Amino acid sequence: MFSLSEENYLKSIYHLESISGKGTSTNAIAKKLETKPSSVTDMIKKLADKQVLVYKKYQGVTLTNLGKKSATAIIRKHRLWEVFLVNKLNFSWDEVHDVAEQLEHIKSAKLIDELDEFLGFPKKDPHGDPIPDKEGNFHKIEKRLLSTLEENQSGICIGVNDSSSDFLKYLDKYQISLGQQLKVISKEPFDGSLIILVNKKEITISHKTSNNIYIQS
Amino acid sequence: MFSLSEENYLKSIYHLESISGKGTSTNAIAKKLETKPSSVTDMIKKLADKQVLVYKKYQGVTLTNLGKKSATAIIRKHRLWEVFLVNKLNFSWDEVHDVAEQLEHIKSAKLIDELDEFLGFPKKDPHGDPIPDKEGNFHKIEKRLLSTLEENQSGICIGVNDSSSDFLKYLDKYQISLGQQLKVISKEPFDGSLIILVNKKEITISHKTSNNIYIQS
DNA sequence: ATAAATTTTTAGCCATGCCTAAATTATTTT
DNA sequence: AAAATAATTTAGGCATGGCTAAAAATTTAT
Repeated sequence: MFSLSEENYLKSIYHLESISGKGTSTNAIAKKLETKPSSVTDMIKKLADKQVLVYKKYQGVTLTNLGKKSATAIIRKHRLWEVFLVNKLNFSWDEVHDVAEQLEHIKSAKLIDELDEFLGFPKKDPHGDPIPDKEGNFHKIEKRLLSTLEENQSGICIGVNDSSSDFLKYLDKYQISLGQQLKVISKEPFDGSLIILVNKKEITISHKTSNNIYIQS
Repeated sequence: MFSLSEENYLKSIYHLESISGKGTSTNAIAKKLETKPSSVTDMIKKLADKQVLVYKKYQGVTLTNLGKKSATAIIRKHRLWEVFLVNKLNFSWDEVHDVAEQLEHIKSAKLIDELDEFLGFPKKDPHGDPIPDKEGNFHKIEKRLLSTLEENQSGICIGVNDSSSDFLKYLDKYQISLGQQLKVISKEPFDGSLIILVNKKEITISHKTSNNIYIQS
Protein backbone atom coordinates (compact mmCIF):
# COMPACT_ATOMS: atom_id res chain seq x y z
CA MET A 1 0.00 0.00 0.00
CA PHE A 2 1.30 3.45 -0.92
CA SER A 3 0.92 6.75 0.86
CA LEU A 4 -0.59 9.73 -0.87
CA SER A 5 2.85 11.20 -1.52
CA GLU A 6 4.24 7.96 -2.83
CA GLU A 7 1.33 7.69 -5.25
CA ASN A 8 1.94 11.19 -6.53
CA TYR A 9 5.61 10.43 -7.12
CA LEU A 10 4.73 7.24 -8.96
CA LYS A 11 2.30 9.01 -11.21
CA SER A 12 4.70 11.82 -12.03
CA ILE A 13 7.61 9.51 -12.71
CA TYR A 14 5.41 7.39 -14.96
CA HIS A 15 4.38 10.44 -16.99
CA LEU A 16 7.94 11.71 -17.31
CA GLU A 17 9.19 8.30 -18.32
CA SER A 18 6.54 7.81 -20.98
CA ILE A 19 7.30 11.21 -22.51
CA SER A 20 11.06 10.80 -22.63
CA GLY A 21 11.25 7.05 -23.03
CA LYS A 22 14.25 7.11 -20.71
CA GLY A 23 15.00 7.07 -17.02
CA THR A 24 14.03 10.16 -15.09
CA SER A 25 16.27 12.66 -13.35
CA THR A 26 15.84 13.94 -9.83
CA ASN A 27 15.49 17.49 -11.08
CA ALA A 28 12.77 16.60 -13.55
CA ILE A 29 10.73 14.95 -10.82
CA ALA A 30 11.24 17.91 -8.51
CA LYS A 31 10.05 20.30 -11.18
CA LYS A 32 6.98 18.24 -12.02
CA LEU A 33 5.98 17.88 -8.39
CA GLU A 34 6.92 21.44 -7.49
CA THR A 35 9.20 20.28 -4.75
CA LYS A 36 12.94 20.37 -4.05
CA PRO A 37 15.46 17.93 -5.52
CA SER A 38 16.62 17.00 -2.03
CA SER A 39 13.10 15.93 -1.11
CA VAL A 40 12.95 13.87 -4.27
CA THR A 41 16.15 12.05 -3.35
CA ASP A 42 14.63 11.08 -0.01
CA MET A 43 11.44 9.76 -1.54
CA ILE A 44 13.25 7.95 -4.34
CA LYS A 45 15.15 5.92 -1.79
CA LYS A 46 11.93 4.93 -0.12
CA LEU A 47 10.35 3.91 -3.41
CA ALA A 48 13.44 1.92 -4.37
CA ASP A 49 13.10 0.04 -1.07
CA LYS A 50 9.53 -0.72 -2.04
CA GLN A 51 10.71 -2.19 -5.35
CA VAL A 52 8.73 0.13 -7.58
CA LEU A 53 11.77 1.70 -9.15
CA VAL A 54 15.48 1.24 -9.66
CA TYR A 55 17.71 3.94 -8.35
CA LYS A 56 21.41 4.48 -8.77
CA LYS A 57 23.01 7.48 -7.16
CA TYR A 58 23.40 10.41 -9.53
CA GLN A 59 21.71 8.46 -12.31
CA GLY A 60 18.01 9.01 -11.90
CA VAL A 61 15.35 6.36 -11.72
CA THR A 62 13.50 3.82 -13.85
CA LEU A 63 10.20 2.25 -12.89
CA THR A 64 10.04 -1.50 -12.43
CA ASN A 65 7.10 -3.48 -13.77
CA LEU A 66 5.54 -3.27 -10.33
CA GLY A 67 6.05 0.49 -10.42
CA LYS A 68 4.43 0.81 -13.83
CA LYS A 69 1.49 -1.29 -12.76
CA SER A 70 1.02 0.76 -9.61
CA ALA A 71 1.19 3.98 -11.61
CA THR A 72 -1.31 2.90 -14.25
CA ALA A 73 -3.70 1.81 -11.52
CA ILE A 74 -3.67 5.37 -10.18
CA ILE A 75 -4.06 6.83 -13.66
CA ARG A 76 -6.98 4.48 -14.28
CA LYS A 77 -8.67 5.79 -11.16
CA HIS A 78 -7.97 9.40 -12.03
CA ARG A 79 -9.43 9.10 -15.50
CA LEU A 80 -12.48 7.11 -14.47
CA TRP A 81 -13.32 9.71 -11.86
CA GLU A 82 -12.93 12.41 -14.51
CA VAL A 83 -15.47 10.65 -16.69
CA PHE A 84 -17.81 10.37 -13.74
CA LEU A 85 -17.52 14.06 -12.92
CA VAL A 86 -18.15 15.17 -16.51
CA ASN A 87 -20.75 12.62 -17.57
CA LYS A 88 -22.76 12.32 -14.38
CA LEU A 89 -22.13 15.42 -12.30
CA ASN A 90 -22.12 18.25 -14.86
CA PHE A 91 -18.47 19.19 -14.42
CA SER A 92 -16.83 20.82 -17.42
CA TRP A 93 -13.50 19.48 -18.58
CA ASP A 94 -11.58 22.32 -16.99
CA GLU A 95 -13.09 21.69 -13.54
CA VAL A 96 -12.32 18.03 -13.10
CA HIS A 97 -8.61 17.90 -12.52
CA ASP A 98 -8.27 19.05 -8.92
CA VAL A 99 -11.11 16.87 -7.70
CA ALA A 100 -9.85 13.83 -9.62
CA GLU A 101 -6.42 14.39 -8.03
CA GLN A 102 -8.09 13.75 -4.69
CA LEU A 103 -10.39 10.94 -5.75
CA GLU A 104 -7.61 8.95 -7.40
CA HIS A 105 -6.19 8.13 -3.96
CA ILE A 106 -9.30 6.41 -2.61
CA LYS A 107 -8.46 2.81 -1.86
CA SER A 108 -11.09 0.25 -2.84
CA ALA A 109 -10.87 -2.22 -5.68
CA LYS A 110 -14.61 -2.77 -5.67
CA LEU A 111 -15.26 0.95 -5.88
CA ILE A 112 -13.26 1.47 -9.00
CA ASP A 113 -14.45 -1.63 -10.79
CA GLU A 114 -18.07 -0.84 -10.05
CA LEU A 115 -17.51 2.75 -11.14
CA ASP A 116 -16.01 1.49 -14.40
CA GLU A 117 -19.10 -0.61 -15.03
CA PHE A 118 -21.48 2.17 -13.97
CA LEU A 119 -19.85 4.45 -16.53
CA GLY A 120 -20.13 1.81 -19.25
CA PHE A 121 -16.42 0.89 -19.40
CA PRO A 122 -15.30 4.13 -21.03
CA LYS A 123 -12.11 4.03 -23.11
CA LYS A 124 -11.16 7.70 -22.90
CA ASP A 125 -11.34 10.44 -20.32
CA PRO A 126 -12.77 13.91 -21.00
CA HIS A 127 -9.41 15.14 -22.33
CA GLY A 128 -9.14 12.26 -24.79
CA ASP A 129 -6.59 10.26 -22.81
CA PRO A 130 -7.00 6.47 -22.73
CA ILE A 131 -8.23 4.74 -19.57
CA PRO A 132 -6.16 1.67 -18.59
CA ASP A 133 -8.16 -1.49 -17.89
CA LYS A 134 -7.96 -3.50 -14.66
CA GLU A 135 -4.69 -5.07 -15.76
CA GLY A 136 -3.19 -1.71 -16.64
CA ASN A 137 -3.40 -2.19 -20.41
CA PHE A 138 -4.46 0.57 -22.76
CA HIS A 139 -3.74 1.43 -26.35
CA LYS A 140 -2.03 4.65 -27.17
CA ILE A 141 -4.31 6.76 -29.24
CA GLU A 142 -3.10 7.76 -32.72
CA LYS A 143 -2.62 11.43 -32.39
CA ARG A 144 -0.78 14.34 -33.91
CA LEU A 145 -0.65 17.98 -33.05
CA LEU A 146 -3.01 20.37 -34.79
CA SER A 147 0.07 22.45 -35.59
CA THR A 148 1.33 19.70 -37.92
CA LEU A 149 -1.62 19.99 -40.29
CA GLU A 150 -1.19 21.76 -43.63
CA GLU A 151 -3.61 24.18 -45.22
CA ASN A 152 -6.93 22.61 -46.22
CA GLN A 153 -6.31 19.52 -44.12
CA SER A 154 -8.67 18.73 -41.28
CA GLY A 155 -8.98 16.49 -38.24
CA ILE A 156 -11.00 15.69 -35.14
CA CYS A 157 -9.97 17.07 -31.78
CA ILE A 158 -9.15 14.06 -29.59
CA GLY A 159 -7.24 15.58 -26.73
CA VAL A 160 -5.06 18.29 -25.33
CA ASN A 161 -1.53 18.44 -24.05
CA ASP A 162 -1.82 21.27 -21.55
CA SER A 163 -4.96 20.57 -19.53
CA SER A 164 -4.75 23.65 -17.35
CA SER A 165 -8.02 25.28 -16.49
CA ASP A 166 -7.14 28.47 -18.34
CA PHE A 167 -6.38 26.67 -21.57
CA LEU A 168 -9.51 24.54 -21.41
CA LYS A 169 -11.71 27.55 -20.76
CA TYR A 170 -10.14 29.26 -23.74
CA LEU A 171 -10.98 26.26 -25.90
CA ASP A 172 -14.56 26.24 -24.61
CA LYS A 173 -14.95 29.86 -25.63
CA TYR A 174 -14.19 28.92 -29.23
CA GLN A 175 -16.26 25.73 -29.03
CA ILE A 176 -13.27 23.50 -29.41
CA SER A 177 -14.15 20.28 -27.59
CA LEU A 178 -13.44 16.55 -27.95
CA GLY A 179 -14.86 15.23 -31.22
CA GLN A 180 -15.01 18.67 -32.78
CA GLN A 181 -13.96 18.84 -36.43
CA LEU A 182 -11.18 21.35 -37.09
CA LYS A 183 -10.10 22.45 -40.56
CA VAL A 184 -7.03 24.50 -41.31
CA ILE A 185 -7.95 27.34 -43.67
CA SER A 186 -4.56 28.99 -43.75
CA LYS A 187 -1.25 28.93 -42.02
CA GLU A 188 0.89 31.99 -41.36
CA PRO A 189 4.55 31.18 -42.09
CA PHE A 190 5.81 34.07 -39.98
CA ASP A 191 4.58 32.95 -36.55
CA GLY A 192 2.86 29.65 -37.25
CA SER A 193 -0.58 30.97 -36.37
CA LEU A 194 -3.56 29.27 -38.00
CA ILE A 195 -6.95 30.29 -39.27
CA ILE A 196 -9.17 27.30 -38.64
CA LEU A 197 -12.81 26.46 -39.25
CA VAL A 198 -14.74 25.45 -36.14
CA ASN A 199 -18.49 24.96 -36.25
CA LYS A 200 -18.66 26.88 -39.55
CA LYS A 201 -16.86 29.83 -37.97
CA GLU A 202 -13.34 30.94 -38.83
CA ILE A 203 -11.06 31.70 -35.91
CA THR A 204 -7.40 32.55 -35.57
CA ILE A 205 -5.24 30.65 -33.10
CA SER A 206 -1.59 30.98 -32.14
CA HIS A 207 1.06 28.36 -32.71
CA LYS A 208 1.19 27.85 -28.95
CA THR A 209 -2.48 26.89 -29.02
CA SER A 210 -2.32 24.63 -32.07
CA ASN A 211 0.68 22.96 -30.51
CA ASN A 212 -1.40 21.97 -27.50
CA ILE A 213 -4.30 20.37 -29.33
CA TYR A 214 -4.19 16.76 -30.46
CA ILE A 215 -6.15 15.64 -33.48
CA GLN A 216 -6.81 12.47 -35.38
CA SER A 217 -6.77 12.96 -39.12
CA MET B 1 -9.58 24.04 5.91
CA PHE B 2 -9.14 20.98 8.10
CA SER B 3 -6.69 18.12 7.86
CA LEU B 4 -7.89 14.56 7.62
CA SER B 5 -7.18 13.99 11.31
CA GLU B 6 -8.90 17.17 12.34
CA GLU B 7 -11.98 16.15 10.39
CA ASN B 8 -12.06 12.77 12.08
CA TYR B 9 -11.83 14.38 15.50
CA LEU B 10 -14.64 16.78 14.64
CA LYS B 11 -16.90 14.00 13.47
CA SER B 12 -16.24 11.85 16.54
CA ILE B 13 -16.74 14.70 18.97
CA TYR B 14 -19.97 15.63 17.23
CA HIS B 15 -21.29 12.09 17.55
CA LEU B 16 -20.29 11.81 21.20
CA GLU B 17 -21.82 15.16 21.99
CA SER B 18 -25.12 14.35 20.29
CA ILE B 19 -25.42 11.07 22.19
CA SER B 20 -24.63 12.47 25.62
CA GLY B 21 -25.99 15.98 25.17
CA LYS B 22 -23.04 17.20 27.20
CA GLY B 23 -19.44 18.18 26.70
CA THR B 24 -17.05 15.39 25.80
CA SER B 25 -14.16 14.01 27.83
CA THR B 26 -10.67 13.38 26.54
CA ASN B 27 -10.95 9.70 27.35
CA ALA B 28 -14.22 9.29 25.47
CA ILE B 29 -12.68 10.81 22.36
CA ALA B 30 -9.59 8.63 22.68
CA LYS B 31 -11.73 5.52 22.95
CA LYS B 32 -13.88 6.44 19.96
CA LEU B 33 -10.87 7.22 17.76
CA GLU B 34 -8.83 4.30 19.09
CA THR B 35 -5.99 6.58 20.04
CA LYS B 36 -4.33 7.68 23.28
CA PRO B 37 -5.69 10.37 25.59
CA SER B 38 -2.41 12.27 25.33
CA SER B 39 -2.78 12.47 21.57
CA VAL B 40 -6.30 13.75 22.04
CA THR B 41 -5.09 16.53 24.32
CA ASP B 42 -2.66 17.66 21.63
CA MET B 43 -5.30 17.75 18.92
CA ILE B 44 -7.90 19.37 21.15
CA LYS B 45 -5.60 22.33 21.65
CA LYS B 46 -5.17 22.69 17.92
CA LEU B 47 -8.91 22.56 17.34
CA ALA B 48 -9.52 25.09 20.11
CA ASP B 49 -7.09 27.44 18.34
CA LYS B 50 -9.14 26.97 15.21
CA GLN B 51 -12.29 28.02 17.08
CA VAL B 52 -14.24 24.85 16.45
CA LEU B 53 -14.46 23.89 20.10
CA VAL B 54 -14.08 25.26 23.59
CA TYR B 55 -11.52 23.59 25.78
CA LYS B 56 -10.79 24.03 29.45
CA LYS B 57 -8.03 21.98 30.98
CA TYR B 58 -9.29 18.86 32.71
CA GLN B 59 -12.86 19.66 31.68
CA GLY B 60 -13.34 18.20 28.24
CA VAL B 61 -14.60 20.01 25.17
CA THR B 62 -17.76 21.45 23.64
CA LEU B 63 -18.18 22.20 19.95
CA THR B 64 -18.83 25.78 18.89
CA ASN B 65 -21.38 26.56 16.20
CA LEU B 66 -18.55 26.61 13.70
CA GLY B 67 -17.49 23.19 14.96
CA LYS B 68 -20.99 21.77 14.63
CA LYS B 69 -21.36 23.17 11.16
CA SER B 70 -18.01 21.72 10.11
CA ALA B 71 -18.94 18.34 11.57
CA THR B 72 -22.33 18.13 9.90
CA ALA B 73 -20.73 19.04 6.58
CA ILE B 74 -18.53 15.97 6.90
CA ILE B 75 -21.45 13.79 7.96
CA ARG B 76 -23.41 15.07 4.97
CA LYS B 77 -20.62 13.98 2.67
CA HIS B 78 -20.25 10.61 4.33
CA ARG B 79 -23.94 9.80 4.04
CA LEU B 80 -24.33 11.04 0.49
CA TRP B 81 -21.41 8.88 -0.61
CA GLU B 82 -23.02 5.91 1.14
CA VAL B 83 -26.18 6.45 -0.86
CA PHE B 84 -24.14 6.65 -4.04
CA LEU B 85 -22.30 3.42 -3.28
CA VAL B 86 -25.47 1.49 -2.49
CA ASN B 87 -27.85 2.95 -5.06
CA LYS B 88 -25.49 3.33 -8.00
CA LEU B 89 -22.55 1.01 -7.47
CA ASN B 90 -24.14 -2.16 -6.06
CA PHE B 91 -22.53 -1.97 -2.65
CA SER B 92 -24.43 -3.64 0.17
CA TRP B 93 -25.01 -1.69 3.36
CA ASP B 94 -22.26 -3.52 5.20
CA GLU B 95 -19.63 -2.66 2.56
CA VAL B 96 -20.02 1.08 2.40
CA HIS B 97 -18.55 2.35 5.61
CA ASP B 98 -14.81 2.07 5.00
CA VAL B 99 -15.02 3.59 1.55
CA ALA B 100 -17.29 6.40 2.72
CA GLU B 101 -14.78 7.14 5.48
CA GLN B 102 -12.30 7.96 2.74
CA LEU B 103 -14.65 9.75 0.38
CA GLU B 104 -15.98 12.06 3.09
CA HIS B 105 -12.67 13.91 3.14
CA ILE B 106 -12.70 14.95 -0.52
CA LYS B 107 -12.78 18.72 -0.71
CA SER B 108 -15.07 20.20 -3.34
CA ALA B 109 -18.32 22.02 -2.72
CA LYS B 110 -19.44 21.51 -6.30
CA LEU B 111 -18.78 17.79 -6.08
CA ILE B 112 -21.00 17.22 -3.11
CA ASP B 113 -23.82 19.46 -4.28
CA GLU B 114 -23.86 17.87 -7.70
CA LEU B 115 -23.75 14.43 -6.11
CA ASP B 116 -26.72 15.36 -3.93
CA GLU B 117 -28.68 16.37 -7.02
CA PHE B 118 -27.55 13.32 -8.99
CA LEU B 119 -28.88 11.10 -6.20
CA GLY B 120 -32.20 12.95 -6.13
CA PHE B 121 -31.62 14.79 -2.84
CA PRO B 122 -31.95 11.74 -0.62
CA LYS B 123 -33.07 12.33 2.97
CA LYS B 124 -31.62 9.17 4.52
CA ASP B 125 -28.52 7.05 4.09
CA PRO B 126 -28.58 3.25 3.67
CA HIS B 127 -28.59 2.77 7.44
CA GLY B 128 -31.59 5.03 7.93
CA ASP B 129 -29.63 8.02 9.23
CA PRO B 130 -30.70 11.48 8.08
CA ILE B 131 -28.58 13.42 5.58
CA PRO B 132 -27.97 17.06 6.56
CA ASP B 133 -28.73 19.63 3.85
CA LYS B 134 -26.24 22.23 2.58
CA GLU B 135 -26.83 24.39 5.64
CA GLY B 136 -26.31 21.46 7.98
CA ASN B 137 -29.99 21.09 8.91
CA PHE B 138 -31.68 17.73 9.24
CA HIS B 139 -34.61 16.42 11.23
CA LYS B 140 -34.05 13.69 13.73
CA ILE B 141 -35.98 10.65 12.68
CA GLU B 142 -38.61 9.36 15.13
CA LYS B 143 -37.18 6.10 16.20
CA ARG B 144 -37.31 3.56 19.00
CA LEU B 145 -35.47 0.35 19.58
CA LEU B 146 -37.04 -2.90 18.46
CA SER B 147 -36.41 -4.15 21.99
CA THR B 148 -38.97 -1.69 23.34
CA LEU B 149 -41.89 -3.26 21.44
CA GLU B 150 -44.37 -5.48 23.28
CA GLU B 151 -45.81 -8.76 22.04
CA ASN B 152 -48.01 -8.40 18.96
CA GLN B 153 -46.76 -4.90 18.23
CA SER B 154 -44.96 -4.21 14.96
CA GLY B 155 -42.85 -1.58 13.26
CA ILE B 156 -40.75 -0.78 10.23
CA CYS B 157 -36.98 -1.12 10.37
CA ILE B 158 -35.56 2.38 9.80
CA GLY B 159 -31.99 2.06 10.96
CA VAL B 160 -29.40 0.39 13.09
CA ASN B 161 -27.26 1.50 15.96
CA ASP B 162 -24.23 -0.73 15.46
CA SER B 163 -23.38 -0.54 11.77
CA SER B 164 -20.46 -2.93 11.89
CA SER B 165 -20.06 -5.20 8.93
CA ASP B 166 -20.66 -8.34 11.00
CA PHE B 167 -23.94 -7.08 12.36
CA LEU B 168 -25.21 -5.91 8.98
CA LYS B 169 -24.33 -9.22 7.35
CA TYR B 170 -26.22 -10.98 10.12
CA LEU B 171 -29.27 -8.84 9.42
CA ASP B 172 -29.01 -9.55 5.70
CA LYS B 173 -29.07 -13.27 6.40
CA TYR B 174 -32.46 -12.90 8.05
CA GLN B 175 -33.69 -10.46 5.43
CA ILE B 176 -33.88 -7.58 7.86
CA SER B 177 -33.31 -4.43 5.81
CA LEU B 178 -34.48 -0.83 5.82
CA GLY B 179 -38.22 -0.63 5.29
CA GLN B 180 -38.78 -4.23 6.37
CA GLN B 181 -41.84 -4.82 8.55
CA LEU B 182 -41.02 -6.54 11.84
CA LYS B 183 -43.67 -7.97 14.18
CA VAL B 184 -42.98 -9.20 17.70
CA ILE B 185 -44.60 -12.61 18.18
CA SER B 186 -43.33 -13.24 21.68
CA LYS B 187 -40.86 -11.91 24.16
CA GLU B 188 -38.85 -14.06 26.55
CA PRO B 189 -38.81 -12.42 30.01
CA PHE B 190 -35.71 -14.34 31.10
CA ASP B 191 -33.18 -12.96 28.61
CA GLY B 192 -35.22 -10.49 26.58
CA SER B 193 -34.93 -12.50 23.37
CA LEU B 194 -37.68 -12.06 20.81
CA ILE B 195 -39.46 -14.20 18.29
CA ILE B 196 -40.29 -11.89 15.42
CA LEU B 197 -42.03 -12.23 12.08
CA VAL B 198 -39.95 -11.19 9.08
CA ASN B 199 -41.15 -11.82 5.55
CA LYS B 200 -43.73 -14.35 6.82
CA LYS B 201 -40.98 -16.28 8.61
CA GLU B 202 -40.54 -16.50 12.37
CA ILE B 203 -37.03 -15.99 13.68
CA THR B 204 -35.55 -15.70 17.14
CA ILE B 205 -33.22 -12.82 17.94
CA SER B 206 -31.30 -11.93 21.08
CA HIS B 207 -31.84 -8.84 23.17
CA LYS B 208 -28.48 -7.58 21.97
CA THR B 209 -29.75 -7.72 18.41
CA SER B 210 -33.17 -6.16 19.08
CA ASN B 211 -31.41 -3.43 21.00
CA ASN B 212 -29.43 -2.48 17.91
CA ILE B 213 -32.33 -2.15 15.49
CA TYR B 214 -34.33 1.05 15.23
CA ILE B 215 -37.95 0.95 14.16
CA GLN B 216 -40.74 3.37 13.49
CA SER B 217 -44.08 2.16 14.84
C1' DA C 1 42.82 18.18 -18.99
C1' DT C 2 41.43 21.32 -16.04
C1' DA C 3 38.07 24.78 -14.64
C1' DA C 4 33.36 26.13 -14.37
C1' DA C 5 28.72 25.08 -14.10
C1' DT C 6 25.16 21.98 -13.09
C1' DT C 7 23.07 18.17 -10.86
C1' DT C 8 22.53 15.37 -7.04
C1' DT C 9 23.19 14.03 -2.42
C1' DT C 10 23.97 14.65 2.52
C1' DA C 11 23.28 16.75 6.95
C1' DG C 12 20.52 18.89 9.90
C1' DC C 13 16.09 21.18 10.91
C1' DC C 14 10.78 21.78 11.01
C1' DA C 15 5.55 20.59 11.39
C1' DT C 16 2.11 17.07 11.88
C1' DG C 17 0.20 13.55 14.44
C1' DC C 18 1.11 9.91 16.86
C1' DC C 19 3.42 7.39 21.06
C1' DT C 20 5.17 6.22 26.24
C1' DA C 21 6.24 7.50 30.80
C1' DA C 22 5.83 10.63 34.35
C1' DA C 23 3.55 14.38 36.62
C1' DT C 24 -0.53 16.74 37.79
C1' DT C 25 -5.40 17.46 38.79
C1' DA C 26 -9.99 15.68 39.80
C1' DT C 27 -12.97 12.40 41.77
C1' DT C 28 -14.12 8.55 44.90
C1' DT C 29 -13.68 5.91 48.75
C1' DT C 30 -12.92 5.16 53.42
C1' DA D 1 -10.40 15.12 55.22
C1' DA D 2 -7.02 12.19 53.81
C1' DA D 3 -5.87 8.43 50.83
C1' DA D 4 -6.59 5.89 46.82
C1' DT D 5 -8.00 5.84 42.19
C1' DA D 6 -9.03 7.70 37.81
C1' DA D 7 -8.61 11.17 34.35
C1' DT D 8 -5.84 14.39 32.10
C1' DT D 9 -1.82 16.79 30.84
C1' DT D 10 3.16 17.45 30.10
C1' DA D 11 7.62 16.15 28.45
C1' DG D 12 10.21 14.03 25.33
C1' DG D 13 10.55 10.88 21.28
C1' DC D 14 9.45 8.79 16.66
C1' DA D 15 8.03 8.51 11.52
C1' DT D 16 6.65 10.96 7.44
C1' DG D 17 7.54 14.28 4.15
C1' DG D 18 8.90 18.48 3.54
C1' DC D 19 12.81 22.36 3.76
C1' DT D 20 17.81 24.98 3.43
C1' DA D 21 22.65 25.02 3.06
C1' DA D 22 26.69 22.81 2.06
C1' DA D 23 29.28 18.97 0.05
C1' DA D 24 30.11 15.76 -3.59
C1' DA D 25 29.71 13.94 -8.17
C1' DT D 26 28.87 14.69 -12.90
C1' DT D 27 28.74 17.22 -17.06
C1' DT D 28 30.10 21.03 -20.05
C1' DA D 29 33.19 24.49 -21.56
C1' DT D 30 37.61 26.31 -22.33
